[in-house]
Order: sequence, then structure tokens, then C-alpha cells
Amino acid sequence: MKMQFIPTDYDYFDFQGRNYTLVYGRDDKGKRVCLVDSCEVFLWAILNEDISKEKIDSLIEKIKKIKLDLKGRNTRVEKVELHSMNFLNNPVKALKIFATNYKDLQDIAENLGFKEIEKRRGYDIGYITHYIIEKKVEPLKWYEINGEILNNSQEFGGIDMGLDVELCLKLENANPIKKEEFTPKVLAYDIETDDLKIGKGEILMLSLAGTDGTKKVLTWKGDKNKKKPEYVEFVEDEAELIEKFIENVRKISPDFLIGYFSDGFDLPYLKARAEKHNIKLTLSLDDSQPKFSRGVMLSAKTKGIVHIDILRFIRTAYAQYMKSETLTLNDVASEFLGDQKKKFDIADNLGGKMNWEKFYEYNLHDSVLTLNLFEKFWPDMVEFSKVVNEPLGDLSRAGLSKYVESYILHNLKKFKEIPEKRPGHNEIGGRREERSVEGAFVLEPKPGFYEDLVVFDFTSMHTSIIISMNISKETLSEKNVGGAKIKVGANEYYFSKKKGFIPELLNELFERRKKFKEEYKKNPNVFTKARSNAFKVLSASVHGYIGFFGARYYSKESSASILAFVRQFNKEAIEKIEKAGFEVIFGDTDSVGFIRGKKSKTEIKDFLKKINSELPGIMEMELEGFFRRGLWVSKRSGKAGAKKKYAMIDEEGNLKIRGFETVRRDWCFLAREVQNNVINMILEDGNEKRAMEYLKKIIKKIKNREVSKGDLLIRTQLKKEIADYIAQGPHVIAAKKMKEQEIPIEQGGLISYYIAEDKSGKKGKRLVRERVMLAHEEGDYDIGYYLNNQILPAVENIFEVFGIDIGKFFETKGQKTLGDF
DNA sequence: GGATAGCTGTTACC
DNA sequence: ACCGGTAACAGCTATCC
Repeated sequence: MKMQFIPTDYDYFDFQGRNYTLVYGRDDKGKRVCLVDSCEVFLWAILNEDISKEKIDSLIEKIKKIKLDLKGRNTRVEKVELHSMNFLNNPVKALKIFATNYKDLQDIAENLGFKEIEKRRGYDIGYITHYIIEKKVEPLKWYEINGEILNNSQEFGGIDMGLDVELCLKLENANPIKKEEFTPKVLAYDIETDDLKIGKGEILMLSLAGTDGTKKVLTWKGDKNKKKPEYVEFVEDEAELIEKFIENVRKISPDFLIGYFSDGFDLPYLKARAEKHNIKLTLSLDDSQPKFSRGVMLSAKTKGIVHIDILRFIRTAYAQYMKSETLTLNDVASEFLGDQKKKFDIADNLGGKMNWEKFYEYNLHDSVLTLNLFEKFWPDMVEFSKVVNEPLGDLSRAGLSKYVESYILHNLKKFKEIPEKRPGHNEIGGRREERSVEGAFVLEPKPGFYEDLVVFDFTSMHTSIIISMNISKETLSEKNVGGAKIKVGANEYYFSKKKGFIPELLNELFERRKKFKEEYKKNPNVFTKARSNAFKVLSASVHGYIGFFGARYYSKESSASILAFVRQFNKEAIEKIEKAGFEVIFGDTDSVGFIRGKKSKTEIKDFLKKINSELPGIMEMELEGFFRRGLWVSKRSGKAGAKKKYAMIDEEGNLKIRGFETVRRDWCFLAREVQNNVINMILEDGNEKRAMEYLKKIIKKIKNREVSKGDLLIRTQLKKEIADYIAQGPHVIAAKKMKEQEIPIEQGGLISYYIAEDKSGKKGKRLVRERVMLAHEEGDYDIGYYLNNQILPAVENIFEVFGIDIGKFFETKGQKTLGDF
């Protein structure tokens, strides 16, 4: 039969020793469909150079005889073919060795210890990835398929009977078709418990929110007889709650089951409680339970109904561009949805005072937010999945290096490239021990207050260097062969003229990004934006990938060369701009800022054109902007200009503040606000007068204790386990206090505290940490601390630029008192 | 016992 | 272990005299 079909998830099973793929998805009517398919499995044996035809033939015969009886499976080499291929850009002769079962490729590789074979490759990319590459049935793309309906078929051991789908087909062929965007069926869930430790507490309630309109809270807590909102469904106990949850999920059968931090909390918690009650957590379409795996983070994967922890996708693909200070559901929802969690503090509701109605509402809203976040990010997830060609379940848990690597692996065929192997444990260890490469160049700025500035920066600098200079593992050459060359410390590295497939693929990504950016401008919507963004993120990650120790195509030399070029081009740009008579104020990695002087904007733009005409390949600088004024301060210690700290105002009055305490979350809100206002006033007015008056008022307010405690809280992240700290800084002490008071805090959490007046009467120097108070603790804030350690340090270097010594004005430690103000 | 250099730790920039 | 080098800076801690 014929139908339109879109794959959402992949799995595989063995039958009579062979691998079969299960492709879960939907037809165009929204029916649940599963395809059964198969593909040839093989690995590559790369031959040494100059082996005679006879030798190869006899080698093939030997390999054909390989039979293994392992793990209760008989596997054998089924055929062997000789191919002309490429490996790392070099032509090679290679044997394509076909086997019965993908899982045995590794063992076959180990049995290929023939002296004619130089390398064995292509047995470690995973069956699903291998299948997608071979059969081109790619995730989240529409196909017109032909297949034979399986109905309790014995052909694959009756596999179709065990699958909870409406239709199961044996795939005959699949042809890609153009079709409108797919809208998946989605269900979000969230649990509330009485203890955050997995396995310790009980699940009090569980909420569901779905694209089908589902809004439900399952609970066994609260007054059973009291009238409740209609979304609340009462159950007998925790066991029934879990059973009902499974029942709901299976009945709704969403393509994606979504949680927020659910890999690390909700699903493991449910698993622990289900085990306690002897319930099987059959959330997969094949009735299996979630598979938990431990990497750096716990993962909880299901089949057919794909479990996705949306937090993990956000962390990989979005966190670097976000304003939110933490990745809590509340912060992320605020930033992307303009919505927040319902206010509810479990601690206030303990004992008999529990307001269950409010709790249900809170619980439901968390699922609603999670669902909304998924819908918000769906266009991006689809694009990443389509570009990278990996199913969303895996991709949503992967890092950017995996995105890049998958993109490469799925595109090797057109270069006839045999895939490089994954580095082994020892290899990774070795790579990690290597000395780190030198990074970008940062120019020391001249502290001061400047007018009429211009900023140029290189467009996608690292990316355009890789492409223009043809830098990659496979283009690195022993000798100078006429391609790019670069000095890195005492070494000199050479790259081939022949295009490498990684620079080539990156160029393709880069071009497509340009095209999709244009398309987005012409037709702005969430999908065109997401497409443009996916290519942007991916192309910007290739340099990081090349220097990542876990990468197949890791190349230290390439990474060092790219960065050496980054320094070289930036320094050359600075020199060129200075030679043209401009005073350069700052430069960092890919940017240069200078004073426009008497030159007109047109002249500046012409100057930029000239610079660009002299840059090689696709390298290009662009005008970041014209700025009316800019401020650079000196370092706190010494006279040197502080790098990575500046503030500028453009001609429309927009501020660009970098590095200052204003943008740092580990300073109290008041210090950040005051500094921000001071910078603002100075940049707007062109002098410090108004800012000075403002500062006087603030200092008076602090002195008179008119500042609310909330503005004085210092927030610092707890980056390690409390016990792992060597230095007992204020935030560590605050975290210990929280532990004592049984306030939940764990690694990664934000600690809020303020510094209180010292009332102990002890003599001698007191440490800051001895005066740490948690937000809710009573105490008077320490006026001296907030003046000398927060407000004044935040502004003194700014006023110094105007020749004003704030320390003299507001001396607090010396003879002068604050009373004057 | 005080000064200070150096270390630990966090956060930002690109 | 899932991009990482460059940088500023606070506050603690070791070390010196």
C-alpha cells in the first residue's frame, strides 16, 4: 500500500540474527504508523598501498571465510567488495565487508589482522545512523512510501503484534516529497513530590498538558470530598497515580512526551516509585520501560513515544544566546514565553495548612509552561534534526560537537569518504593532556572617554578562516605544498590546496545559512528564522568541534592554526587602520574599534571596502556600527586599561555595555543599577556632573538604611558540591547555612545572601564570610561593606577617567566620614 | 600582626 | 567529558618580615 509518512523515531530489533529497523512515525492523516525495514551492514578495511591484484583476491577469499559464533549469534562475512574510496582526502583502495549483524562489526574488525590491511573503519557509527545514511529515510521529513501491511506476520517473528500502532508496514520504497510543516502530537508532564531526593519521597500529584487539549492533574492528596476544578482527577494512592499516568500517555500516544529537567528528576523519580509499587513503566510503544543511561547526565529514553527533556535542548542550542541568569523553568519561561510559574511555596504550606487547590494549579501550570516551551522551540528542533539527520530523541540530549559530527557523517558519501573512527579511551586521555592552544588576541585599550567611534568586525571569523585557508585534519600536510601556511609558536603548519571535505561542508553550511537568512528577511516566520539559526549555530560550532578532544576529526594543529590566523588577521587589521591615520582604541578576537576623527561615514565605508578587497578568500570585515561616545576604564589594580570592559552609546542612544559589573550577576542589584545609571548618564551627557549628583544621593540612601534588602542580595552559583570547596568564600558559607536550615540547595543552584553588620563585638579584622546572612535572615545590612565593596568599586574607575578620585570624596575607612553626604 | 602575593572561584567576552 | 582561551576581579590563605 501507498501512503505519506514522516519518521519521528527509530529503533531496531534482531530476527534470525539479522538487524531490522523500526521507523515510528505518522501518516498524513495523523495515524500512528511503524515501518519495518532493513539495510546492508558493512565495515571498511583500508588496504596498504601497492598490493597486487592477486594478493587482494586471496585476501578477499580469506575474509569471506570469517564466521563468528559470539553472544549466542552466528555471524559471518556475507560478501566482500573492492572499492576505490577516499580516506582523509587521500585516495585509497578499500574492502567493503558485509556482515550479518551490525553488533558484530566490531568483532569482525578485530579478526581482520592481516598485514595487507592498514585500517579498519565504519563499524562504530551506530546502527540507526548507519541505517539513515544507507536508506535515506531521514527524520522529520515527509515521504511517499510503498509498503506491505503486516498483520500478525510471522516474517519478523510477529514483531508487529507487540507494537501499539495503528498500522505496521514492511517498507518497500520511500521517496521524499514536499509538504507543509508537520505538527506533532505532544504531551507535557510534571510531578510534585514531598522530597526532592529520588527514591525518598512520594509523588503527590502529576500534571499533564497536551496539544490535544489535555489538561489534567492526577492526585491522591487533598480533600477527596471537596469540590475541585474539573482538571483534577482523584486517585486512590501513589500506585494508582502512576498507573493512570501510563494509561493516559499510552491512550493519547503523543509523538513526544516532554518534561523540564525530566531526564534528571521526573522520570527517574517515577521509575523509583513504580519499582516500589511493582509497576512496569511501559511508556514505549513496544511496551518497554524507559532506558536510563548515565553520561555526564542521566538520560531517560523511550521508544515511539519519544521522551524529551526540553531543558537539555535549550542548554545546547540556546543557552549561549540567553539573557536568563539560570536555566530554571521560571527564568526560561519568562524569557521565551513572557510567562512564569505560579507562585507557590511548598515550605509555607506544610502540615495542616496545605492549600491543595493552589498546589494543583501550580502543578498544572508547570506542564503548560513546558508544553508551551516545546511548541516555541519545535521549529528549531525540527530544523536541527533535519539538517543534522539525527532523530530528535538523541539530538535533544546531544552537545554541539555531536551536531557537527553527525552533519559530517551523514554527508561523507558524496566525497566517497570512509568515516574516521571515534577516539578510544586512551586517545581521548592523551588529547586532554596536551597543552592547550593559544587563543585570540586582545588589545589593551587606552582608558578614557572618547567621541565618534567606529567598530569593524570580521564576519564569522573562525568559520571563514577554515573555509578560506582550507584548514582541517584532512588537509594538514607534512610539507609546504603551496596551500596555506602559518607559524604557531616554534612550529609551522601547512595545509593542502586540494579542498578538504570539512572546509567544503562548512562552506556549504555557510552558503545555505546566507540563503536562509535572506529567505527569513523576505518571509519572516518561526520556521525561516529557525532554519537560518540552525545553520548559523552549526557553522559557528565547527571550529569548536575540531578542537574538541572527543571528536573523530579532532586536530590540535588545525585548531591552533585557526587561532593563529585569528590573531594574525586581527593584528593586521589593527595595523592597517592605524596606518591609515586612525587611533585604535580596542580590539578583541575579531573586532577593532577606533576613533573616526575628521573622516566622514562614507569615507569610513570606502575604507572598509578597501580593507575587504585585500582580505583572502571569503574573509570579510563588516561595519558593526558608528558610536557617539565610548568609555574605557583602567584595571582596578594599576594604570593599565581593562580589557573586555567597555560601554558605548550609538547614534540612536542605544547602549552597549560589556564586562562591567552591571552585566555580572555576582554583584548586588544596587551596585549594578547604580553603575548602569552612572554609565548611562555619562554617555548621554558627555560629562560626569549628573552622575556625580546621582551617586551622592545613592550613598546617602545607603547610609540612612533606606535601601531594601532585596537590592543588596548577592547571588552566586554553587559550582561544586559544598564539601569540595577548598576556599570558604561567602557563598560557600551561605550554602552551608542553607543546608543547616534544610533549605534545598544543590550543585548548580544559585545562592542568595547579603552582608550584615558585625554585632559580635569581636576585635580585629573580620572576614566577609563571618557576616553572611541569607535573604530571609534578620539583620542590618553592613553599610561599610556595601559602600566600600560594592558601590564604590563599581563606579570609581569610571569617575577616574574624568580625573575624579571618588575614594577621596567618600572615604569611609580614613578620617573623613560619610556624614558630609 | 599586617602587608601582600598567590591561589581559588565566578563570571564575562568572543 | 560533551566549544575553550583570555580576562577581570573578590575574597581567602600562605608567607614573609
